[in-house]
Amino acid sequence: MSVRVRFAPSPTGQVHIGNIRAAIFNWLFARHAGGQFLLRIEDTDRERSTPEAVQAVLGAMEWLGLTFDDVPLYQSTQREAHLAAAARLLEQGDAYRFAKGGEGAEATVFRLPWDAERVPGVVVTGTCEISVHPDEPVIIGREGVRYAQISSKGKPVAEHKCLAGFRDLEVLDAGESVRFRLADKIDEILAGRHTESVAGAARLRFTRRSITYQDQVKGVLAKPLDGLADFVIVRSDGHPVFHLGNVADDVTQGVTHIIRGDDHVENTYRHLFLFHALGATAPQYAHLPMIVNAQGKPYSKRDGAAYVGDFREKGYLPEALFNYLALCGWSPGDDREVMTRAELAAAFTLEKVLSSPAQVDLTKLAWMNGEHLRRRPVSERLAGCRADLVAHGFWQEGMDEGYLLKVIDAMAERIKLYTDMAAQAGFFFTEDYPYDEKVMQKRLRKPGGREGLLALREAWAALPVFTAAALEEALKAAAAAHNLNPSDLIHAARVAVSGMGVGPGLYVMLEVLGAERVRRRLERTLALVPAA
RNA sequence: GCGCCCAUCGUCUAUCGGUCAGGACACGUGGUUUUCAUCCACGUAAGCGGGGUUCGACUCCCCGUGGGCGCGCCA
Repeated sequence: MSVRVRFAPSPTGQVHIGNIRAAIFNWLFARHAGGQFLLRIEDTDRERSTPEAVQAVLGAMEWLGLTFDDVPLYQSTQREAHLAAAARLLEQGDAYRFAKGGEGAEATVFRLPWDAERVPGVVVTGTCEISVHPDEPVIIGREGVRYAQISSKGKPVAEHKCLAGFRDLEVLDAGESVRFRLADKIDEILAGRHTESVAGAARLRFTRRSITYQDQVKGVLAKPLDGLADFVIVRSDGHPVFHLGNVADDVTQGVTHIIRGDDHVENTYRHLFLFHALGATAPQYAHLPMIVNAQGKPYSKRDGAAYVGDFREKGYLPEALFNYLALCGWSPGDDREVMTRAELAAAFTLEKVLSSPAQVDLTKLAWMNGEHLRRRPVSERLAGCRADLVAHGFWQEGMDEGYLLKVIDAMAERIKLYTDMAAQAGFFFTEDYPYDEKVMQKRLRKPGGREGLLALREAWAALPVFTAAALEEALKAAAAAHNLNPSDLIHAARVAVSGMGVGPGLYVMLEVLGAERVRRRLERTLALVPAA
């Protein structure tokens, strides 16, 4: 069977990187297998779903190159199908109607099957006994078993679990005598015609059954049925609930593998029963570890950029974010790190997905962005750098493209983000560049500072060609003639023409600026450095 | 509280019982540039603790510790 996976976000706000990472893993898995990657918009939460949020999802996916197959399925269009599924479950006896508190409108509740053994993955794990608080009655009815656990302080703690969790249930009192045997009343209870209340119980004895499945990332996972409760699938106001819609849509979309965050593992046990009750084969599941912050807590807005849009705004490349996120919880198994989407897809397998959480390291992301930046075609780099210069007023339409290109070439090795351009190379484009006062103090506002600049002005004014090599030769000659250290002149020149203490190699920088700009800038700086 | 999951350098990771525990980011040192940076080379740095199993354990099992997730008529 050909692979079909899906990304199923609920459009309730911005797209979190944890979510988009799940989309990336699904995309990688699908592309690796030559299968289909589907998009489903789970927009049934009328209160919180917005068209803007849908656009945010679509925009983020397009930006990252997460191409999907087929048209997106909007879950809100499936309402009738969901209700039909609920009706079917009701008819089959896999669900019942129930009003909380016994009054008002009834919700539809899915019943974990009493004959659970017919569901693949359910196993009997043996006899189990649990202590219950004698002050609270044990109530056994169609909706399950209610009892009170005993807390460490001896207080009763209410529990409500599904009937299916308690096969062969016997309620015992402190004297070991059986006060109630489920087998005696099971038919009436299942039919909702009887509810048993047992006072003064001390223990519950029953045959424990567990639901198990093979998670493609975490291995065999299991959950005792007495840890599960029946759950609502259609609210009393008639709206289908997440569990129903999610599973029903996976059936209609023919999803073969569900790859999602491991905050969903508990849902998986429920969904396994739902798939079976709906007459479908359950898909394979793979649960991804979460991404966390430096404190090991779920990564959030407070940890810096958390939404796809934040990274885009800060100037990160989609290739870099994609690459970085793919490496959070997965590795190709060799030492490769900087990879293209195609390389990632070729190398991707669920086998290599880790099961432990990964911390986001923005520093490494920035490094990776620089690596990708350097691999982009010149035309794209030009556009990216120009955009940042435009945004900061350093560049306007009609200015010299050839000059821009030379600047970018000089800066290419040192910037990690396009958005570094304005701050690091803005001085190339304005004669009104600011001076870093600390650097001025260190390099120019000192004895001999002015003399150095004068020497440079004289040496460079006479140059027939304004090239890096000629500039270097002239600077060194001037240093020797004035009995100065060349490095003093180098630093003085840098701050004079750029206002900064850091930048590209000096001679290249000067050549790019050109004779006229350099001359003007020396004059401008000279005016600020009076004779001692 | 109960259930489930997780645990290798500061961080991302390799290792699928036998390795000097490898790579990358970051950091440090040195070299190149009589240049801040880049670049290059080198270096510091790890198997949570305790028990087993085994000739041998980072790797398998158990207990502990720490962390995460779940326990809605939210998704």
